[in-house]
Amino acid sequence: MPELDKTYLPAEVEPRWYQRWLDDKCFEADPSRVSEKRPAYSIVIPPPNVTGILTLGHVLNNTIQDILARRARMQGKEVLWLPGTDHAGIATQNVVEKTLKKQGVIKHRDDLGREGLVAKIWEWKEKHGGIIIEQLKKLGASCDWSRERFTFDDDYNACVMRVFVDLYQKGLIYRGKRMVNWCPSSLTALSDEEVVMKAQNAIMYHFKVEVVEEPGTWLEIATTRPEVIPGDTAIAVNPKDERYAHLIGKNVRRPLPVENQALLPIVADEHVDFTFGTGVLKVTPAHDKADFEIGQRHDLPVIDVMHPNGTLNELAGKDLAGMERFAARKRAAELLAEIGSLVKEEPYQNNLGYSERADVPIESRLSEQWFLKYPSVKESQDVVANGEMKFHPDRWAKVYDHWMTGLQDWCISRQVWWGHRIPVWYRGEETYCGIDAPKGEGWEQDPDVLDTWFSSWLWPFATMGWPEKTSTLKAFYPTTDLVTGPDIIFFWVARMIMAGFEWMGELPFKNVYFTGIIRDKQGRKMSKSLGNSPDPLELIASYSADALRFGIMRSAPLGQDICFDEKNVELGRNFCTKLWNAARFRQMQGGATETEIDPALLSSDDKWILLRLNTAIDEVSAALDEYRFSDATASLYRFFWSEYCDWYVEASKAVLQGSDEKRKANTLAVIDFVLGQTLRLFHPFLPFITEELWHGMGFNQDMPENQGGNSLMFAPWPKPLDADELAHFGLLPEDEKAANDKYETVVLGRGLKSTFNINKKVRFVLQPNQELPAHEVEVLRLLLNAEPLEVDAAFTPTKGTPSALTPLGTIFLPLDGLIDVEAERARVGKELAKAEAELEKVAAKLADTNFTSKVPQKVLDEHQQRKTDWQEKLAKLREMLAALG
RNA sequence: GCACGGAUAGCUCAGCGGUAGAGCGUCUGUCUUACACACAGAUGGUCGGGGGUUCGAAUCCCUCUCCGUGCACCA
Repeated sequence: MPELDKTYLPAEVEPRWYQRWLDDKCFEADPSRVSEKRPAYSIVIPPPNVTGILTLGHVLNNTIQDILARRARMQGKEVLWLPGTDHAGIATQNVVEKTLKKQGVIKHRDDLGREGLVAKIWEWKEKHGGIIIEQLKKLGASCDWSRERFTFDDDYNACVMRVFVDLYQKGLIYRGKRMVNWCPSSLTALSDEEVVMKAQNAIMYHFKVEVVEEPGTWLEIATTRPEVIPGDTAIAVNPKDERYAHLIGKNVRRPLPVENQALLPIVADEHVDFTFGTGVLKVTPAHDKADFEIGQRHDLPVIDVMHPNGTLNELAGKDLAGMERFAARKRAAELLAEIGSLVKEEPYQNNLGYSERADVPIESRLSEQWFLKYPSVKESQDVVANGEMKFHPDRWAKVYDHWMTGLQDWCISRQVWWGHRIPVWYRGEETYCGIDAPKGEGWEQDPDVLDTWFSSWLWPFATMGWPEKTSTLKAFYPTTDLVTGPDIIFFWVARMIMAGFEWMGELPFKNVYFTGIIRDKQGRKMSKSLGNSPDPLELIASYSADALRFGIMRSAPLGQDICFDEKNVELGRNFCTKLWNAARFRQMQGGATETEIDPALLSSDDKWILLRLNTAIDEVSAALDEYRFSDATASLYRFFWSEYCDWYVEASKAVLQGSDEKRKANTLAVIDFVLGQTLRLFHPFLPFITEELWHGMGFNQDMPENQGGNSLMFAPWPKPLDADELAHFGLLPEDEKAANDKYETVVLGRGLKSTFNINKKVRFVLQPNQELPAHEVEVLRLLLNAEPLEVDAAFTPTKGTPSALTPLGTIFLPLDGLIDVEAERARVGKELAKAEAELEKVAAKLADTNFTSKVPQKVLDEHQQRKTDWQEKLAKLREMLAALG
C-alpha cells in the first residue's frame, strides 16, 4: 500500500483525476453498449449562456446532475450526460455590443452592420465562449464533452429552420400586426414570459375635458401616463354607468398636444370599470393592450406617439417631441396644469411590466411580428397530469398545468441580429418560407431572428442528431432526468415537452427535478448588483470542488430554496479531511488490503458497524431514488463521522493495539470492507477524493478493470447485505443493541468525568448487571480513558462516590475525597427531579381511564414500560442520593 | 385578487397523531500517536397567534399574522 500524504492536497489531486477520466474516455457514452442488462441513463444539461460564468446556481444544478450520472454509472448503466451552451440571443448581443462600445470599436451597432456585428460576436464567442465549460470541468462534471453542442451551430441551426418551416406549413406560425411587449432598451419585441411585473410608486393624474356638445359639462379622467394623451383617440365609459350614459356619442376636446386639440368621441365599452377611478377611460390604442382592443371594437384610429427607443415623436406635439418618456410625463402634467385641465395629482401604486433582461419598463407597441400557436398542447398537458412524466417536487405540476391551460400565442420574432434568422423571404406581395433561400431575383429575407427559446426547446433531440434517426436518439431518447430551476418552467421545460411530442412523438424526459433558488444568509436572491454571490471558483480554490459540492448538497432540501452559507463549504472541506485521515489511520495499521472476514471473530463493535453500514446504504440509496440529496448527505455524514470514526474506529483500537494477530487482521478486514463501501457511497458526491483514496488504499487492485479496477466511477454501487449474507456473518438486529449499550455506558461515564472536571486518566469501577467478556471491558476502558477499569459486582463505594446508571450496570468514579459532595448531590438531585416529573406524567396518563380505555394496546404497553423504567431509575437515584449522606 | 410554499433551539433544517431531534454556533475541558479542518462534555425550544377535532396535536381541520414564489391585473 503506497503511503498517503499527511495532508490532502485537492489542488493537485482534482485536476489530475479529471484529466485521467478524460484521457480514459470515462464520460463518453456509447449507444452500442446499451442493452437489456445495461440500460441507458441520460440527461441533457440545461445549456448555460455561452457568455456566462459559473454561478452558485450552476454549481447546484450541475452537481445534482453529476451525482445522478455518476450513480447511474455505478449502477451499471450506460450514461450519457450531454453538455452544451446556448447562444442566448439578446443577452449575448448586448454583452458584446457593450464591450465593443467600451473598447471604442463602435458607437452603434450600425457602424458594423448586421454581418459585421454577427462576425464580431462569433469571434468573441470563440475567444471567451467556453469559459463556463472549463469551469464545469473544475467542478468535476462528468459530461460527455465529445458531444458538446451549441444552439447556434450549423447542424442545430438546420434543426431550427426545419421546425420553423414545419410549423409554418402546419399553419401554426403566422405573421401579424399585434400589440406586443416592446423593450425600448433592447429595441425588440419580447414574449409575455420575458416581462416581469413590478410594483411601482407612480402618480395618478386627474385632468378634465369639456363635452363639446354640452358646454359646462366636464369629465374627469384619471391616468398614470399623461405623456401619451396625444395618442388618445376616444373617451370610453361603461354604457351601464348612469352618470355618463347620456354622453355617449358626444365629443370632447383632447387637451394635448396643445396645438392639435382634436375632437374625441365618447364611446360605450363594457370593459370600463365604473368603480375604478372616475369611471371615465381615455383610450390610447397605440400604447395599451386593452385600449387597442377597445379601439378595434370601435374602429378608432391608432396614433403612435413614440419612437421605438421610448422617446416621443412629432405626433406628440412640439412640446413633447424628442423627449424621453419619463421626462415627457412630467412635462405633459405641467402642460395640463398650464391650460387649466389638471385637477389633481395623487400618489398611486400600480404594477408595471419590466423587460426581464434590460430591467426597464416595457411599452405595449403595435408591430408586425411572428407568432406561434403552441403544438401538441394536449399530450403535453396530459403527460404530466396523469403522472407519466413526474415533477419533483410534484407541486410544480399544478403550476405547469395552470400555465398550459391559459396558453397565449408565443411572439417568436426578435429585432436583433444574433440568432437564427427567420427563414422567410419577400418579393413584392410574394412570401416564401423554406429552409433555403428561394430561387430567382429580388427576394429579401425577413430581417428578424427567432427568440432564443425557439432553439432551446429542441435541445433534448436536436443535440442527438435529429432529424436523422441516429443510434444516439434510439438509445438515449427519451432522457431519464432533467434538472433545472423552476424559474424556467414556462420558458423551457413546458416548451421542450411540447416540442418532444410534436417532433419525436414522445415525451423528452421522464422526470424533472426542480432545484431551489439560492439565497444568501439574509434570504436575498443571489445577484450581481447586490454583490452577494460568491465566486464558485474562489470557493473551489480555497476549499476544493468536493467540498463545494458537498456543502451545497448538504443545504439543498427537496423543493425548498437554498440558504447558502460558506460555512457549509467549510464543513465539506472538513469532511474531506476527516475521510482522508480515516484512510490514513487504516494505512498506519499496515498490511495489505484484507478481504476475508471471519464471522467467528467478529466483535460486537464489528457487528454494529456492519449493521450501521447496511442502514446507511439503504438510506442513501432511498434518498437518491427520491432526489433527496440533502438527506443523502446527512446520512453519509452521520454514518461516517459519528458512527464509523467516533465509535467504531475508537473501539477497534482495543483490538488493533492488542496482540491477537488473527483478530487484528479480521478487524482490518472489517475496516477495509467498510471503507471500500463508504468510498463508493461517497463517490457521486465527492468524486475526486474518493477516487484518490480508492487507488491510494489499493481498493482498485482486486476489482475487474471496468468495475472499479480502473476507476471508482465504475465500481458497483453498494448493496446492503441480504438475508443470506447477514446469516453468514451472524448479524442479528440485537447485535446493534449490545454495542449501543456499551457506548451509552461510555457516554455516561464521560459525563461523570466532565461533571467533576477530571481530564486525566482515572479509575472507574463498573458494577455490572450482566457478564462482560474481556473484549467489552477493554473497549469500555479505552473509550472511557479509564486507568484502570475495575469490574466488581461486590463493589461498595465510599460515601459520596459519584455514580451513574447505565445499561450495563452502575458505573462509579471513585475520587477519594476529591469530590464536592454538595455538587454531586445537586447533580443527582436534578436528575431525580426529572425522573419524578416524567414518572408523574406517565402515571397521570395511566391513571386516566379515559386514556386507558381508548388507547391501543401497543401504546398502553409502551406507557406501562415507561412507567416501570422511570420507577426503577427513581429508586436507584434515591439510593445514590442517600449514599451521598 | 387567485394559487402554491414556508414559519420548530442563536442559525440551517428534520420530525407530520403517541416521552421535542440533528448539524452548525455558543460555553467548558483536552495537542488522548488518523484528524485542533480534531476529540470529549454541556447549554439551548410554552414547535408563528387564536380556535376546533382527539384519551392524546409540532403533526389533522378552521382562522388570522408574517415571509417567499407563481399567475392575473383597472386606466
